[in-house]
Amino acid sequence: MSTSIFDVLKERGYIAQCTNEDEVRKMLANEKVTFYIGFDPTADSLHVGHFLGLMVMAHMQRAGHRPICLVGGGTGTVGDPSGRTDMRKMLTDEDIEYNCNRFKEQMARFIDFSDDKALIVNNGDWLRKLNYIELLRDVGPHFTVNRMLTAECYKNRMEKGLTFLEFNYMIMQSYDFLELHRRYNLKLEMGGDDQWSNIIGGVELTRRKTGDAVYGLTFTLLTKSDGKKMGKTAGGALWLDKEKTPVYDFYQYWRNVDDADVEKCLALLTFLPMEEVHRLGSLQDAAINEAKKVLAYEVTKLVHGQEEADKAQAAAEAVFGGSGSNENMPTIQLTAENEGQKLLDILVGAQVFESKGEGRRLIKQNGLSLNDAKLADPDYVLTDGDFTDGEAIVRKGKKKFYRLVK
RNA sequence: GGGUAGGUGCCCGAGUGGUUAAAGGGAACGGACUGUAAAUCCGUCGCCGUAGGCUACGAUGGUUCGAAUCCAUCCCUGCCCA
Repeated sequence: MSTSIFDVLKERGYIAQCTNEDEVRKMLANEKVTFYIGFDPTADSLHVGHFLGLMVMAHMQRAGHRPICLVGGGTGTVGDPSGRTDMRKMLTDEDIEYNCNRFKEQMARFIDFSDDKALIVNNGDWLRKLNYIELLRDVGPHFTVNRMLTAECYKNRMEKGLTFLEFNYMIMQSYDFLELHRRYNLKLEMGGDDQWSNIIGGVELTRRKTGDAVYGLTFTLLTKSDGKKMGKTAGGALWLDKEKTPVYDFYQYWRNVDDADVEKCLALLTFLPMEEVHRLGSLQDAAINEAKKVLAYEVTKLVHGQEEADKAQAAAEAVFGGSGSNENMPTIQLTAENEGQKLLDILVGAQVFESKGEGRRLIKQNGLSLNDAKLADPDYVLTDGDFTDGEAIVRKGKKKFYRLVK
């Protein structure tokens, strides 16, 4: 470990802020470091934002360090106010436990947990046992409210109202750091850049309580060149669970990123060597599609495995390249019930449209095709003639394709 | 607890008795253009539908021919005072 993983992370553009760059670089070069990233179980799947953190973890683990995935079974009950203008809805204990388990399954795809090379812990294990008075006396004196109030993460909420419940989030997260330091000699907390305030809190608390040198490091948030959050789709977040975001859609998301974001995404979301990343990123005009294909394939492969990535790629080729089979296209299986139904109703039933009105509108606007021919009649009923080898292709808009199978 | 300002469609935000399914902006969606990109332009953007109807402006009741707009009660939030 003579070269520091720090420089790798830096070169790939992960690093946003660090409590002490020189010392962290040195530490990561010279010793095996145990570090953690926290994930709050606010949904039943991880999404691309989390994926970025997992990439960081994977890089670190490959460099010989030991990741701890902290799932927030305790903090998740409170809700992190960072950067939010509204309060998170309260989750039940059952929700949180369920979500924690989903997280674990997904994480195992990226991180090697064998032989304790990485750990998953749940902060509910210690946070839930805390005694209020003891906690207050233990950590309370190390935080000043004045200081906390100036934290960037509360800024939005200072205008809209910050509850005491959420105000305590920082304390809990800080306590996690201290606890992990005590249990595992953990020395570094990482997180998205929006976690900076919370991470600082943990670093300072641990230093004050133990006198040990510990550090914090944040990574870039995945944003588009226009500053908006990346990974937003019409249906919300881009999930890592294929039940929530079909693999094909996942692939297409990356296939369609803005030109300006391709290089950054390749660096952050794949393990391709940086020379290759630069080469692909420097492609111009239509040629950059090549880079997008690589990006989509690589990211999909990491998240869903090679087999799924191949399928998604094949489906995309079939649709846009005009070759290959349709069998991996998003498919709608028709049933006897669909017999005689309007195509529109079938598509609404398959959630291609959210409502009939939306479908009608789309048809009126020339946005729906059946087997490559514009469909003008909203009341159209499928006939046998529409099917070739038992399947018909419906296109919604420019690039959403669905295969109807009898 | 007292005073005060608020709670409007996915988000921001106008609207203070009818012509308001509700201005404007953003997001989103469709079309044109293109490279399965961006930018731009045009269009759409509650639900069902031929007309027309239904549901909606924190909640519940009320006044009225008619309410997002007025009244009452309640819930929630900001700010000031205690």
